Amino acid sequence: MENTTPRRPHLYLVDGSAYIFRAYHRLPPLTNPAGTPVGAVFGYTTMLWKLAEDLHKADGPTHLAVILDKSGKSFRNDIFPAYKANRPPAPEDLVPQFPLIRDATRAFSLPLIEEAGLEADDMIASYARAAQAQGWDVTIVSSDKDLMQLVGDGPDGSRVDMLDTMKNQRIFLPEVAEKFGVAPELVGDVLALMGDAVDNVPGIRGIGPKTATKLIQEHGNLDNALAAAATMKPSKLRENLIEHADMARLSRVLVALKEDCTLPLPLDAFELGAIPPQPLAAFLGEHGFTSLLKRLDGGRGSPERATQLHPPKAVTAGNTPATGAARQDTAAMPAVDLAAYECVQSLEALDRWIERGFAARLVAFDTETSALDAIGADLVGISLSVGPNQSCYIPLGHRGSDMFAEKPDQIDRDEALHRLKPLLESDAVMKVGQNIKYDLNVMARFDITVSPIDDTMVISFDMDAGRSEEGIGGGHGMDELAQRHLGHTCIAFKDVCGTGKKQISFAEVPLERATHYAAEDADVTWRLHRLLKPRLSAEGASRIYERVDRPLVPVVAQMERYGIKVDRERLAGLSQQFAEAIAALEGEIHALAGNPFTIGSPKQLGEILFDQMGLKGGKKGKSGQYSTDQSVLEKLEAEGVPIARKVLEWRQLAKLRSTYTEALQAAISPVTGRVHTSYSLVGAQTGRLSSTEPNLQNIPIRTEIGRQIRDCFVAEPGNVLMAADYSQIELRLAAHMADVPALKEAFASGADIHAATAQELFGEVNRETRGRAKTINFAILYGISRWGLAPRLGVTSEEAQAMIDTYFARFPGIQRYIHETLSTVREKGYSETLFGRKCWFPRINSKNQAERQGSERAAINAPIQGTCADIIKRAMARMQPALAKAGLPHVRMLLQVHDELVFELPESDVEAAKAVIRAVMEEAAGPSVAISVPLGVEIGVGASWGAAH
DNA sequence: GCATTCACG
DNA sequence: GACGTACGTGAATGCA
Repeated sequence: MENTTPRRPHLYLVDGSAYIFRAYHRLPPLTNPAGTPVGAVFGYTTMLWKLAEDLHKADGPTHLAVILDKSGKSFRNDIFPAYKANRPPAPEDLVPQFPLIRDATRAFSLPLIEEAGLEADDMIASYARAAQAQGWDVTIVSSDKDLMQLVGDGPDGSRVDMLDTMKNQRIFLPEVAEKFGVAPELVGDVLALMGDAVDNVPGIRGIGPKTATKLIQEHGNLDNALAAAATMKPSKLRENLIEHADMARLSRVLVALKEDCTLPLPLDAFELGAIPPQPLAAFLGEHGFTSLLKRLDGGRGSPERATQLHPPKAVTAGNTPATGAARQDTAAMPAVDLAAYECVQSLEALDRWIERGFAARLVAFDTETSALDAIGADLVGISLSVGPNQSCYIPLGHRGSDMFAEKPDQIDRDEALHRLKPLLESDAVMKVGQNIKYDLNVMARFDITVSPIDDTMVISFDMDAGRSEEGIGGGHGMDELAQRHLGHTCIAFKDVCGTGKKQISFAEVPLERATHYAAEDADVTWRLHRLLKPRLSAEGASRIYERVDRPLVPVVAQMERYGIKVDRERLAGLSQQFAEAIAALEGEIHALAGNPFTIGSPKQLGEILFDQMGLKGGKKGKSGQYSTDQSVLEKLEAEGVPIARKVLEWRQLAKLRSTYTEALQAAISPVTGRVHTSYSLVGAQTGRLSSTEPNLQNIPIRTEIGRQIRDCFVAEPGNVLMAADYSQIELRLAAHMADVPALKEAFASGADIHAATAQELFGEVNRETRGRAKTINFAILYGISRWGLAPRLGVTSEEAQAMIDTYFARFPGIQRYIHETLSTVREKGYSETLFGRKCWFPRINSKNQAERQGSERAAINAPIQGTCADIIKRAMARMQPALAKAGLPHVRMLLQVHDELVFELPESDVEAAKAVIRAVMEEAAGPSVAISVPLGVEIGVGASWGAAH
């Protein structure tokens, strides 16, 4: 189909030199068949390909040219000899790639501009202005901040913008304003003040980006700012401004772009046509860029055709925008090739991989163990990956498939770990894992502290929490991520080890099969990291990842390793006691029913109560079964039905026994004698942690009988447990976020918040009004409805509605918060916490009312619950360093229960630790976020967790 | 494998 | 006019 409407010409100017440096540092060190390094060239080639693919898009190029820096000095060196003088020489494996960049450009048959004595920036500026003068749109493909001076709209509606292909981000006025705080015309003034270390532009000493922006904002431009120095109050800043004013003026000239260079080729020469396939195919073949070569063949001639075969996915809110772009990226990676993986069985081979790891500066890393328990399982092997298909498996603890099989050939485990340790601990090498907390704990047993780390699971969570579509899962497990982002189906664990009774340990898997599985995991992790990491900043998730979740990974890992001591004998005693009571109740219940039945079967119980005994109030759900839950039984009890009370008691004891007193004994690690939970960093969509195997976040406390279980969590001799709780944190955050004056005042004055609410709502405070106020306060946090509130207060829905109305009237702000939150979520598809954590609500605009309203209630709650999670996570990340600084290295943080932290510490440290813990927790939102109500923390100490409350 | 129930914040 | 009704979790149980 021909598009007959003439388009405004759109010129793309590719800043080739800048791209190469960035690509070199971000891409793996590939080599071509001749052994020449081509990592940066590959990145460059892929970028050109993608730009060519965009030809028919509305904002794609009609004209395109590549601008390269010609080596040598520019006119700026005549003005300032030291300009760019402190640049280190290009890395030696980058140097041979420079000429190949020219080759790549010619292979695409694209015009190439390089002029001696001028820098690429000047040439780009001159071409941009020339094009703009003709009414063309211009996109500068670069992220160089100097070029941001050019961004803006022309008088005739044409525009100049920038495209950062690494982040897949357009740069226009808002982005410039975000970076510099000023309009593009003033960017040069800001740069002149702050200078540029990379280009050796001097600027003014002591002035960085923040101060430079502030000065220009305040005084309007550089000259005014320099002139105003004389009238400033005495300070180091004033001195510097006066003393180095000349340096600033010189810098201003250096950062100015020369916009009137002679143009070596006319603009019309840059018109983009179909790309001749032949020279391109030859180039791709020569350098082994087979994935692109295949697409060239598949598209029968040119990247332009390839695009038509694979139309990019439309991007809308609530959709998964990056998926389309990600799919295109993956095409640049070779397909997963199991045959490419190496099984490392000699120390020489291991050393080669360790060397490759250091050279790559980024290694995907995965451990295989004999069971799914990082604290107790044995290490069976380690896999590493330094690039697509560049992956190996190092078997260390395989046993052979049965007692008669020969033990496979493996290098000595301890020697291998000894050699791997420097790589895994090197600050210069990023270790990437999928749920790397697990691997951190495995390696900790061998005294290896893996650092620094990235986690693809957490990265995915921080961008995509809650983001699931029909037919597309929203999880963050590796198999799911591989499927979603790479279109790749991983070897299933059950295909390697089987399931159920026939399941074998990974230690028994033959090496070839184990290598395929394990090396693939590392390979896929590497690929996922390559795709997902750049999306973090592009999608505004860097802050939450870098500042909250990533620092938390080693902290939570340490908590899991500590575990907590439980008193086995005491648990066993309780279990016995409960068992006897259950047996007695069982007899009574059967007697009351008239015949024995399975009390634990809600189906049978419902039939006994409502059919056999003929009680009223039986309501069947959609499964056609009577509901027999607590509220139903309590209602019956109030009506004087004795069996209801007995069943409630039976249920409570059965629950406590099976879920707690029995399960906790079974959870005691034979290795450490303690209970080690596993926290999930991606368990709750709101950003909360979750706890499994066993869940230590739902240990009973609300009833006296359940409380006894908390008393079974104890400290080691000479130590105590300390529990530190945020008091009413969610309500405090709601008061702050919704800006409710009455609630804020109540918190500031330390009042009983539910009593204060009762006073406002009912005019008097007594047990009943306070209880109702408490219920309503919670209802607010959860997204209130008259129908939900009414049964909880035992009133009609009309009465409930009246109370909600009074609440909104007495606490102005709440209704506005709800309204504003919902409209942003409807528009953007996600909610955000005070720290920028996103939570997606793909069903917020659903036509199904129940589904939509459910999303609405969750969306009202998510920013509050999520901000609370962010705050305690920040406290957790700061806790150990703060304790160490205070000389309290023996205080160990063991548990987190959403708004509570549990510590174990020597008795002698109690008072000092209290002060540190309280300070860290109360100040955890700052300095980046100021909460307008105090965050209260209550601390208790005791020999057991129960006693510490 | 799903529904029900109930433990926690 | 019916729907299911508070937010977020995980574990145990019974049953198809």
